[in-house]
Amino acid sequence: MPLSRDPVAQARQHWVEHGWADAAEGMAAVTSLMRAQQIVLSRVEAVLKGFDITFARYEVLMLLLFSRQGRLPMRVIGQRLQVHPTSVTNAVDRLEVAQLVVRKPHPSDRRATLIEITPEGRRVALAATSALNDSVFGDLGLADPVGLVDDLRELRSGAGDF
Amino acid sequence: MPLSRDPVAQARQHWVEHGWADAAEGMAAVTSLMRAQQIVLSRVEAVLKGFDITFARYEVLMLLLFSRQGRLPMRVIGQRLQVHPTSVTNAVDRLEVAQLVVRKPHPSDRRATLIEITPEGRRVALAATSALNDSVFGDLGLADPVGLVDDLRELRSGAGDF
DNA sequence: CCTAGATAGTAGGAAGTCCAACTATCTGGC
DNA sequence: GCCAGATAGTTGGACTTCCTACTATCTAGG
Repeated sequence: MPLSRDPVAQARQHWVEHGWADAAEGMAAVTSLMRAQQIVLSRVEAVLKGFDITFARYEVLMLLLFSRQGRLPMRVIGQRLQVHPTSVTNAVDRLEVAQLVVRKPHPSDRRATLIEITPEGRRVALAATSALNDSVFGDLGLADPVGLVDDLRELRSGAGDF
Repeated sequence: MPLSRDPVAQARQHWVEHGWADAAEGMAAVTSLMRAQQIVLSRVEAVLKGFDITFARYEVLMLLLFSRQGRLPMRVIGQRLQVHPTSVTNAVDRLEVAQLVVRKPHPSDRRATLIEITPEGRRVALAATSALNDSVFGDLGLADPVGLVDDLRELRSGAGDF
């Protein structure tokens, strides 16, 4: 087996040489996943920088954009995005400063806060999506993105993601 | 098309409904990748917590473990792991405090610093690997991890990862 | 030889993540 | 009705990442 320049392939070879062959494929999958995520995230962030938002904030905006009334409680945002409540607080704080969302009191539960997307928030969300569709989503460099989605769905499903 | 509980499938449906069908698969791939990475990373970090290291520091240790002489310049570590030089400084600082690595001057280039793994560092790296192989890598919940690795290699290769 | 530009590493700051702890509010069993 | 426990959100702290700027050192062209 010739020495590959692919760092993942190199790591797998090291795994086999150390007697960890049973786990080598899983390690390679995890390492590939980490590196691919890093690459894709940086491409996405580069596009979003032009709109003064991050991927975390973009996800919040899109969730609100797709909601029926343009508003959701903090809690629901955290559940949908699978992040800690404090991360939602952080993202919403910054979106609110940028006037892309506003906090509104929940009508029937005074503990809860509704986050509502503003007209400017909708404009930014749509413009950012258009840019992402053109620059990233529309051309991932994958012959078969559906196969990747299927594999990752199996992984996510097994971990209780949905 | 029935409404799925999979958030990625829901997002794809929204994409199609908004007339972004061309980019829907790419968006689904990116979103799947982000969520899957989040899931896997948290499983890995949970295991490594028992060894008082993070995934970033584990990667540094394994790179040193696999090196011929157990030491590498900072620069090389950053290149192999594809992270910013300051991230390497951060990880090495903490590994050095934990006495898992030591900084040594480069013999011929006084700008450079060699990072050398200690015997304790080797012990931790091997024990952590054993735990990860058992708890994560050996059972990812994927019928075909090789297919995932292949798809991700295509993506990484297209982005110039190797 | 010697200076201009490249390179190695670090410091400080912004942003994201999580956790633990806290306040305020809601809810269910007695 | 009321209190214990659950829930919603925020604050402060730790950690990781990146960026910009800086120092120290190397290297190559004049």
